[in-house]
Amino acid sequence: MKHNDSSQIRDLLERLSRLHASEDWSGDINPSQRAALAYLARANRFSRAPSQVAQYLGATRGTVSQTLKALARKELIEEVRSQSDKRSISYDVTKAGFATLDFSTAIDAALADMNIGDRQQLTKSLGSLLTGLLQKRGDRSFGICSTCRHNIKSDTGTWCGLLELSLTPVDTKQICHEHNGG
Amino acid sequence: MKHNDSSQIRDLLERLSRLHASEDWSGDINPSQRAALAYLARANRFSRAPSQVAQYLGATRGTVSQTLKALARKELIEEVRSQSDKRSISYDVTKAGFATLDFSTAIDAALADMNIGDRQQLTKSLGSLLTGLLQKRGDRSFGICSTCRHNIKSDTGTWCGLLELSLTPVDTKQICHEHNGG
DNA sequence: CAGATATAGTAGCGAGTCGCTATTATTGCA
DNA sequence: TGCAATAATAGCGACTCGCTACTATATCTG
Repeated sequence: MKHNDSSQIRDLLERLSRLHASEDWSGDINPSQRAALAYLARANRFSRAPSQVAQYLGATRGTVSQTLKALARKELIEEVRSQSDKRSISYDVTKAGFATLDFSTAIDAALADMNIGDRQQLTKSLGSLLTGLLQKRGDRSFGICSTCRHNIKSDTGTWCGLLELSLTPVDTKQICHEHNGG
Repeated sequence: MKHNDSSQIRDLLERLSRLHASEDWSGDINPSQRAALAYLARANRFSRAPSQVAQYLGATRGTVSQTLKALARKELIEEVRSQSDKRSISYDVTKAGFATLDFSTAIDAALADMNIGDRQQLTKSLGSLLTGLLQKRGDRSFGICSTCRHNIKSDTGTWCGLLELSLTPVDTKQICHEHNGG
């Protein structure tokens, strides 16, 4: 019973991401740095601290701390210290950082060649696999703010019932570490 | 047009493989070493040289050379020097090497929870994405020997029309670097 | 309110990845 | 026979990665 669907899927994922990673060195950064940068670019202002990046990427805080320092040295992100909690740091992506993310690899070209239906089907399958994986690991979902059970829309705007503060339209379209799909 | 299906699929692949990699350190080896070891365990006797591992993984020969030396130090694989071409080396996976590959992670558990149809669908989609990617990159397919256009079955056995030698039943079930699907 | 405990971030270690540029053996071609 | 291609490797510099401290806050609880 050596090569069933499960191990084949694992192998395919492994191989795809290795081939992708080998093309992912453009713009003076390595694949790990790019992954962290890409997360920061999509995360809302409550979710851009080292611990949260670490959780999202499944790495340790120590490793991520180093990676973020490297990105800051390259001026692709910048430190923002918090007033309220003097221990915590948040990182904002700079203009140069966003620019670095704007490129495409052979995998994008291959995806462009797939028909729309297959692509949507694949998005759905990978999404549900990820959800299952996160559940098994007991990890947070890191979903989009507007789809969260704590997100309350009213006439006067949008409110986060967990953090107890009002949300901007930008916030609600981004990834939140407190996201709970319910 | 920032977050369409394509970039979402790329993100999902990235995140799944990072989360998987973080669990992939069991048995005293790291994810890269495991990937090389897993390839060697599935490749036929004509396809176990450093150059071929490098092509399969999309890494450079230098990197792979180091990785294989590390695996050899740990006695999970062993060097086999070729008589015919004194430059080339091949690696065989040892018993301990095969044993190291025999474990499962949260992603296997998540896959086990999917229904069979979805799993087969996912296998198919990922397979065709990989095929497209390899084509874009101009890489070899590394398919199973028996599905190759050079594979010739006759009463007396199986023959490789490219390498011009006879194939054992084991050979034909393994990955070949000369594979050509036609 | 004063500990005790938890949390956020980091330094430093050791092993190893990774792209890169040589360098050393062959091998095969012209 | 010479010379370009090929196989493998060495060594470099930047970095990842899990790990174990360690510091500076925050929060909880008696």
